[in-house]
Amino acid sequence: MSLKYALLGFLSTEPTSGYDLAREFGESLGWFWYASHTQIYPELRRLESEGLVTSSMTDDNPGKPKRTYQLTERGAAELREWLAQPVDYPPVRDAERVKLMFLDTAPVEVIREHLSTHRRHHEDLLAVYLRQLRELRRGVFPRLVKRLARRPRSEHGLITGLKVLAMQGNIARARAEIAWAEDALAWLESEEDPR
Amino acid sequence: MSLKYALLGFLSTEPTSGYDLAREFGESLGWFWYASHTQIYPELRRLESEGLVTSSMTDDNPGKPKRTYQLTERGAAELREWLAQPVDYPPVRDAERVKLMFLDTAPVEVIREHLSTHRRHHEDLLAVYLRQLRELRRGVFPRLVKRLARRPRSEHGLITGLKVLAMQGNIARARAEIAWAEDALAWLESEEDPR
DNA sequence: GAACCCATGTAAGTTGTTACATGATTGA
DNA sequence: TCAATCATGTAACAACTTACATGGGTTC
Repeated sequence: MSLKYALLGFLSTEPTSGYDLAREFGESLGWFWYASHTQIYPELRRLESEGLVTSSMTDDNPGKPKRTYQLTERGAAELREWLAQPVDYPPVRDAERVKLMFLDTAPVEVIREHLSTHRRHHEDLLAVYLRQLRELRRGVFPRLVKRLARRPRSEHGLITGLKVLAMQGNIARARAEIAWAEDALAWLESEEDPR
Repeated sequence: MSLKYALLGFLSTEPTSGYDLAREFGESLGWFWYASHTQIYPELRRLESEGLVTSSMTDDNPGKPKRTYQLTERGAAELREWLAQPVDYPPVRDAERVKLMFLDTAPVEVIREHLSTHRRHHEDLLAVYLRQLRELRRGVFPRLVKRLARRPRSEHGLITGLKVLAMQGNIARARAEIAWAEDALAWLESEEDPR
């Protein structure tokens, strides 16, 4: 259900083609909501049939026509409604933790591998998030710049602040995972080699 | 794909009925991997047809027959194989963050509501996790007791330790989310009421 | 006798993944 | 010319949700 609204949200900044949406959902917004192009294209057509977006062919650079989608009034209204609604948190499904729970028959080496991979994974994410945060703050984040451009200066603090907050949330999460993995590795060492 | 292995993992502790598995996947294991009974029953039959588990009717208390599933050798082998494999981390899909990103047109009150709900949600989770952790450490966690019973005493430290680690991971995550939500609320206040 | 827990299921629908397809343009 | 990127799609499948069904037993 959320892809629909993630798309509407994205289009509330500026009209965008399916292709560019797909790119962003694999990159910047992908850090909050990933979706593949095979899911995005049909969803956009569905949104159009619902009257929440309209589309038009743009043929700026000739030979490469794009279908660009823009939010309608009804689309904007439905987005606002969704935003006001409280989130319903999805159930937890964490394969990493499940493995850890049952890894007690495996060699300690395997457990260590898992935990290092976990740390590495979140270190990589953290690096990206930190870069994005710097770009947000320096005002060189393209989507944010576009969003600010259509809004009064008095709101800029809030608009930027919310994006910064969202990113900081991801950063806090990544750091928690890294710290946990490090503690876990240290514990494993002490367990393996007692005194 | 992971439900299959979560079930095998669970059955590696002791034979269990579909009903009890469904209960646990909504409760204790549910804190790592949730699944509904409508997903579990068919999956168990599929596992049986693959020869990874076998089942038998147990009719201890008469009038209430249960089908109990037990792991086969092949099931145990496939579980071990899966456990050795590195996790592939699923893409991020975080409706809460998406909302926050686009809430910059909503009244500040709505944003505050979202953040408090977020904090409350993770406070509730944290309370449960902390209780489970105490039970794990006190040795009154039923599944853990059963698992320890079939294993040599020399391994008990590792077996318990891994469950404790997994729980501590959830605890760290919940705490990170709570701290973040509190920072966010404080920032919102300062933004709303400058100086 | 009503309401609830036990125990297991079906069926329809939604969401997301994977594999494949196509044709055009750009750069090395 | 070969590979990569642009731009859009279809089709089959896997995972998960929601709603409904059923029949026994227990408790108030």
